[in-house]
Amino acid sequence: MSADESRQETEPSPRRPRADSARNRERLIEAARAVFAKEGAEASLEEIARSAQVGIGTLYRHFPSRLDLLEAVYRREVGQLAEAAPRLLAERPPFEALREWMRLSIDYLAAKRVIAPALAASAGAPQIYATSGGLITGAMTQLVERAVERGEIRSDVDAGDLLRAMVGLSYGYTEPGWEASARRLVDILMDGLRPQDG
Amino acid sequence: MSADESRQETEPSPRRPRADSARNRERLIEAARAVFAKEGAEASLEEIARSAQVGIGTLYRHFPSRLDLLEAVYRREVGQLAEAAPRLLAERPPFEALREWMRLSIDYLAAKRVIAPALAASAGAPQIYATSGGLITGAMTQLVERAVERGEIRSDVDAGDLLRAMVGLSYGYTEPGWEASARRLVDILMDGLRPQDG
DNA sequence: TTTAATATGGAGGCAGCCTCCGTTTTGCAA
DNA sequence: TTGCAAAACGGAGGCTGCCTCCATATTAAA
Repeated sequence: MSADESRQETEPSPRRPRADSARNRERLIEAARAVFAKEGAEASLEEIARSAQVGIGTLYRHFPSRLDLLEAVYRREVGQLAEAAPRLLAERPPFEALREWMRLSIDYLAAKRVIAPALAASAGAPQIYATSGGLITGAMTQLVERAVERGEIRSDVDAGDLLRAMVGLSYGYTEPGWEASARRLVDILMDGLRPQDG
Repeated sequence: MSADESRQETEPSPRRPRADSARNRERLIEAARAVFAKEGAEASLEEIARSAQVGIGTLYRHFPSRLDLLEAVYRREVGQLAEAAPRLLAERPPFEALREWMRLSIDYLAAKRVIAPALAASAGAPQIYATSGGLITGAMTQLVERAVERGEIRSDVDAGDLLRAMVGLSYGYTEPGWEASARRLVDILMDGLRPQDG
């Protein structure tokens, strides 16, 4: 056993991943990005495979479900959204940080009008958010907890509620007056979040 | 006007509608109600036709699009929702009437978990609501206007905003904690709707 | 080089969408 | 009643998409 070299760790991973595999994976993600952008989350997976010049079988091996592919396409950007939370918290009071983050998120979800439907279709928030390491949930939790601690918002809400609201409000994407309306709704929601006297 | 056979307007309508047509229409609506309830708004139209013991062609002739069928199934109930608005307004102050109506609507949309997805899939509220004679829009408008007149809610919202929020909040249907969450969110939204001092 | 592990890709089976059109039913006029 | 044309029926057929399976090709390592 002279050639026991680079045993990094974990179990025996004897082989380097194959080059064609990595290449096709990239092609697929790139093609998916384009096709999803054009046709929405319901786009045909076969079209994506064709457009990546790859067999449909290859697509399914790399991404067993549509959601896996969606996640691969949007993982990075969703991560950025999550990272915005601590930054906002550092810059301003928790209440304003939360408001701003909700705006950011809603704008983003609306722009990539692919994600909200996917979330919805998968029966609520879990899938993409959870699969992406609970990043979004974590961000929201951070924001809400801080604001509650400081007494800037009422304590009878949790991150889950607001996440639900966020996805819901992101939903009307295609309509014309959408953005202004969503912005008003976020403000109303935030006002409602203030500690109530009565 | 008891038996006004006169041609109100438009062209001559010489024939009585055929009996089989009416019969099949009913069968289809009934079958659709059952199948949609069981499988959701994405249910197979061919299954509905089969279950109504009617050819697929007949289904399509009566209801050219899935949305037409959905609308036929839910038209009556959506109407009832609309009728609740004036009743609530007669019973209690506008603010409470609005809150109660939103709760009713959300509960209803959640129960018939078929409608919200359909609304969403058709890119926002218009379709079913609009086609059902703008009933829902009308109801919401009535409630909001009254509350604004009385100074019970802020004046920088319109019925469209709240409708959007309503549909959005109805969206998480399948999740476990859904109902409680939606209820909290309605309360928060309502608190946010109070005239703001700042 | 050789070879075994790994990846490929598309055929094939299934299901749903929707249209088209030959057949059947039905309302109405005679 | 009967005859008939308008109206309605219904399902075959063409198309597309989903997903699986496996014979073939590629590749990392020996």
